[in-house]
Amino acid sequence: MESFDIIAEPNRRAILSLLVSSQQSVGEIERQLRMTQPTVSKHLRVLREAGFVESTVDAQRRLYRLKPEPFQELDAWLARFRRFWSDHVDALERHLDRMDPSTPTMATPTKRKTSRSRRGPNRERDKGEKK
Amino acid sequence: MESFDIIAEPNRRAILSLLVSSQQSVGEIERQLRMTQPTVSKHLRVLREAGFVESTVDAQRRLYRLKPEPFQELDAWLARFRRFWSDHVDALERHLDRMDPSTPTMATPTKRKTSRSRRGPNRERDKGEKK
DNA sequence: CGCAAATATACCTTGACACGTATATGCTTT
DNA sequence: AAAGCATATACGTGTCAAGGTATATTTGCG
Repeated sequence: MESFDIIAEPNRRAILSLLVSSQQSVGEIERQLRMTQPTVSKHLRVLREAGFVESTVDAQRRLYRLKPEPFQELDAWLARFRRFWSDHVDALERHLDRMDPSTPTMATPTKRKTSRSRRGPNRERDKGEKK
Repeated sequence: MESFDIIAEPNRRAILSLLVSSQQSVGEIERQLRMTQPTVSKHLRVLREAGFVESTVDAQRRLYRLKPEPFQELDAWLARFRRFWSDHVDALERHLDRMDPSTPTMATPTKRKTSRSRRGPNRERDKGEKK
């Protein structure tokens, strides 16, 4: 499960973000992200071997597009903590807004004020710390 | 946003996972994860500086517990791709571009089977390159 | 057929980081 | 106050990965 190392690299994250909109060729990525071509190719290789992307051949170009599995894997790991933080949002209320499991949140890193965090299916909260 | 580098380290992920259940002291972490004490302390430092954990003093021990913000941040990033993968899990069969709850999602190729219906604007996903 | 375009790979250098050992700091108990 | 446990930090070392430059490979075109 080295998926975490993959997305640790900023340029790779940039590439992945770029591929969300549509598939791209190496050259297009190169130009949009202003990286040298070998750098792009190498990152794409890493991403491909880790299953984040796949490529098809279009003449002399390679078109790269996202594959979902590794993201699901990452999400599965994060899920462990989701219970935790969804418990605490109301404790620290003023940090993020809501996270609805069925709504594609466009949450930008900027935190907004607050908006009546609705707590849907919630687990029990406390756990019994306090030694 | 270096949160990604933080969770790239396996030991740090282990520590975080350990803290999900309840807060722990350095020594407890050390024993459960069989890491040397300085290693634990250093990882905890990194985690603290990145906002993943916070500590309270209990006599000569420090009790570490999770903080939610960085996880929400990570989730916010992943969210961009969530739309993508929830669309594409069954798009591997590549002949249904709808998300009808009753869509006969036939055997998913390899992995698990996700039956997540989507709602909202919808997907656009360009296409039609073929040179 | 030879050249140009697009992409991949090889080699090298550099820097970051994780670990271990040793030591410092701090609190607690006699 | 001295000793001892719990945690933090300093330093030296090895590893690994990312970027750059140069080159190989494949395909298209005149």
